[in-house]
Amino acid sequence: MMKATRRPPGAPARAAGTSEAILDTAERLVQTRGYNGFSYADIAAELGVTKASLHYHYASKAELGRVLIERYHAAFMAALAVIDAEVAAPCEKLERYVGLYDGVMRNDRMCLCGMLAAEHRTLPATMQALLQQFFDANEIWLTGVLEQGVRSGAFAFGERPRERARVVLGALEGAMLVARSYEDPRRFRAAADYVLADLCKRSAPVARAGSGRGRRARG
Amino acid sequence: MMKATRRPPGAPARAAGTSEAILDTAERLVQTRGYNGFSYADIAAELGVTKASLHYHYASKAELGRVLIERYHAAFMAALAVIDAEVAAPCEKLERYVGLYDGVMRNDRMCLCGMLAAEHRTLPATMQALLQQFFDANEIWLTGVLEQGVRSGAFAFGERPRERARVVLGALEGAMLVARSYEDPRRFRAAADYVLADLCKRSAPVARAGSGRGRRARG
DNA sequence: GTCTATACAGCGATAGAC
DNA sequence: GTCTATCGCTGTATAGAC
Repeated sequence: MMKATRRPPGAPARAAGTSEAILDTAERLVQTRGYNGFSYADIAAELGVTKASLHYHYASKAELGRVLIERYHAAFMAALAVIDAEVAAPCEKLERYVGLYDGVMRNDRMCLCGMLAAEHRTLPATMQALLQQFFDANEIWLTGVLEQGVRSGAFAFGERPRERARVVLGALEGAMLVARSYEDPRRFRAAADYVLADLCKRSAPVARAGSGRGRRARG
Repeated sequence: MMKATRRPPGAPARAAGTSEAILDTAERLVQTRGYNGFSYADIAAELGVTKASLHYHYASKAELGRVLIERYHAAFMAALAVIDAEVAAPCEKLERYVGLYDGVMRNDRMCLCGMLAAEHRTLPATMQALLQQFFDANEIWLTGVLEQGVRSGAFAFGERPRERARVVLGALEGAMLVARSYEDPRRFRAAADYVLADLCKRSAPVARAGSGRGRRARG
């Protein structure tokens, strides 16, 4: 955020920025093992650097955690903006939204903020606040889509879209949570499809669960 | 499990068994902070004993964790048996089922197995297996209630009760997960009521959310 | 069954050379 | 920006006295 890190020609040439590589590794570790389930030593070992180097980029673990949530939140908002730009139908927007989480699952991970929510009590105050902001943003976007769907008559439910948005968000996070215990991403997809079908009027948008591939994995 | 611990008259007289007291404390710590978020030192400090004493009762943390899940699972099954014995209507059974989780939330905790599910990758193999068994048992019970409700015409949905059971379980676990980030048990209750109302034909069984108390907290 | 004492690995973090 | 070296603390676990 403060320096450009224009690397000199003869330098070690770490793949386009150590700071980002640290974030990438740390993000995966949090999503798979939790904030209390990984250490600086884990990141250092994987990247082939020392713990001291990590502290140069992120002075404390709390700082690293803060940046992780901020980046994840920003990336998620960007993905939602893409959805809003590319599709107009509420049901299709929701399918794309579910697709984001499905990509995370297929990548053998859990939602970063869902994972951190479990550890909420043990987190630094800054991270706790950012966690709420992520869920708030999701809730707001979902509520907007649901309201749009109610107006256009695309959805089979009538009242309290904000409550419904919270239920949908919780259902998706919970489906990821439970699916992890079975190490089976299809379990998430099946539950997510049921939630979608239950919301939209048409019988069932998909029958992916149990059948086959569907779409490719993502970061 | 092996000895009766008949305490002699002049003994320190720890409240009806140190082993159980350890489990009680450990259970609360796991439900609030996670398996990786507490230590033997935390339990020892709270109970006023030493860490060495804890290791006498539970040789390793993995062993302690195993017993915790087994006890929690057994207690949950017992609660479900009470529900089956006391009420017959499927909708009422589901309300009672939700009431179990609501009691956990009001007690400032998260479902033990929901919490452990997040940390799944970092757990000993034995605990991982027991975790699946807990969710399987919940799924089976819920599926039975849903099938009963479909036959009696109490439920507004028609097909795939097992899938629906998974969705309901996930929705409840996820609602707890997200609600913790807001430190607000009412958030769980509101979502749970929406799930119930969405399932049962009658308009809305409750309007607790946002209004007031409702029922008393539980262990 | 509980204690004191301790082993030993791991943790987050820092100092200072290069 | 990365390294070596190390600090202080906490983690799980054990030995042996009482």
